[in-house]
Amino acid sequence: MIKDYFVDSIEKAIQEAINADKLGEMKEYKSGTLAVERPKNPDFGDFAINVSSLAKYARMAPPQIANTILEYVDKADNEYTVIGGFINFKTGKTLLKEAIKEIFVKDKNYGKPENVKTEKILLEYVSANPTGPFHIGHGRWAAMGSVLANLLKFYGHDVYQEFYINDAGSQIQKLGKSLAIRIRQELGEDVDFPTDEIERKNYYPGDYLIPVAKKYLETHKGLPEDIQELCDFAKAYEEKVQRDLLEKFRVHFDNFYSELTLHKSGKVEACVEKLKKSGKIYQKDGADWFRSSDYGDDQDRVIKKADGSNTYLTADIAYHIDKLERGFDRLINIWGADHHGYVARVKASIEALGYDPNKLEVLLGQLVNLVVNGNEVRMGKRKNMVTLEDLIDEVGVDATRFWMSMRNIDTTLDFDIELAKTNSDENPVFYVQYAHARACSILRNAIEEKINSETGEKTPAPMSEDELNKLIKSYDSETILPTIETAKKLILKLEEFKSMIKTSAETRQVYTICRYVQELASEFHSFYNSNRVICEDKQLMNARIALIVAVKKVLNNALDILGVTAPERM
RNA sequence: GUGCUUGUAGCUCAGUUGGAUAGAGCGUUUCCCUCCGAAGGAAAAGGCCGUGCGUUCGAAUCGCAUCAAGCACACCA
Repeated sequence: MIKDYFVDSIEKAIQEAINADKLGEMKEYKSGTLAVERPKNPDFGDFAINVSSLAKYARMAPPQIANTILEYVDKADNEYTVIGGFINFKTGKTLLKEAIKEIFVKDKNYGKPENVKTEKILLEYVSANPTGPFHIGHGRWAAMGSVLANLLKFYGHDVYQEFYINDAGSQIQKLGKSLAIRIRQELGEDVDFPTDEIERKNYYPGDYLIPVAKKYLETHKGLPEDIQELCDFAKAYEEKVQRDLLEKFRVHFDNFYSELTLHKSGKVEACVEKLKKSGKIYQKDGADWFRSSDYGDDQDRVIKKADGSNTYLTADIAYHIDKLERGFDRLINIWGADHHGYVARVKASIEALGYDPNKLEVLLGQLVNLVVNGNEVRMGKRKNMVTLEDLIDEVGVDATRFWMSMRNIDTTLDFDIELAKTNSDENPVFYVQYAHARACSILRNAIEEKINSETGEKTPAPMSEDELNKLIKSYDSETILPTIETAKKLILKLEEFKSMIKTSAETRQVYTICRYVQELASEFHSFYNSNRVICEDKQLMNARIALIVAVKKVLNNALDILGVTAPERM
């Protein structure tokens, strides 16, 4: 990376300056203490390092330090200048042309970091109850999770995506009871859900169970003897609906882990026993309590209720232990911010059972607001529920994935349906896809002969298909030289893809990819407007065509990670 | 009441271990197609970085306090 090249050159120079005893009282330098930044004023250079922080060690004025260091720098064809305590760097042609060459050589793997520590990661996300359709909030976790999975894989990690099905517990009984009411309604009975607020909470009164009731009656005459049959039927139905939608949304899990099978396997009981043996369990009011406060939780938690049944937490502990026992180096969970109180207790249990709690990384995501016509629509529990499927049908998979990924996970996301639907520059998805389509269009024009519609006169194609293929397949790093000055900003942006991927993966923040792709599109559009790609000067045209190909490749790699299509035409 | 997250341009948001004149997009205003996709581009205007103290050469960034918004505080899942 150019940034790294710059730092290395400076760090080497510092070492040499120290060896020559020129840096005052500074006798040693630890690599990595200086950071590269982007100069505020682009005239200063492409990158900058502020050496002011060395002043206290060297006991010299920052500009003096900078100038001293500069004497020892191997400058090659790059330009180094000092302003105040800053050493500014302007990238020379060699690095720029090598940057383009790298894109051609690495192609699909361009941007994959080298020499990084990779891990075996279990990424758990969505993990919804199978009691109804996904709402818009689930869409954020689905999109971010699958983008993160793509990103971490691209980084080099071994990623296993898992969906934990909360298919045990009282909500399934609620589901069965609710389906029974819908079935009786279908059979013509005059029944309805309770109107009493509190009573109503024991049911799912949404319309979505009506088709399930119809489906049930296709193969059954009436209500079954045992309500459990309805629970199972509805659960299986909703699970299927959820899985189908995930596929449609380009979200692919390696495994769906059923809470019920966890209970049946005896792993939950085993976990409770193990906790008891560790002496971290005590009895109070007829229930078993886990001393989670010994591990940083703000209070102890019930692990077995007075009626003898386990709590949700108990199963969750067993689930996390099971994940660790399956040999993963790291567990990453994406949870809604409404579950943040849960992190401490799960970590506490992991520690109490003798595992490293730092292996669990919980990404807490803030919630989603739906904006319609500029007004925020509150996500009520019952009324006005907009499902993820409705949203996808309305704005499409590409726009939904992009919008759900484009914000920092720590901020609530406003999803503006109208904006996401528009095909204009207000919509970042279209802006980016348009850039790709435009690049493709130029490449098409390069190898097409033109026919004048009035005169019928033919103009030969600017280059043959063979020439284009040769340019791409056996790319020569000198090709780019004629356009290297005018395309400098664009080339640097292309090169930035590598460092962007690295920080994005390491900070688990996928929105940086969305931002990058918009910036790259912007640089490309800007280049396009001031440089005519197809032109008389053959060398220049080849250079610009090569650049367009490079842009297309990088856009493709970025959009692949986002799971957004890169259309050839729009 | 306690904890977590967030307060930056009219709106939606960036701001990478504290550093140069706080940056984008949208919106507003002005310009750019006889020529590769104007679904583009160039430029202008627009800021007490919620507020107040503190830490230091230096703060949007760190600390304390305070105000505001969202979320969570079950023997529910």
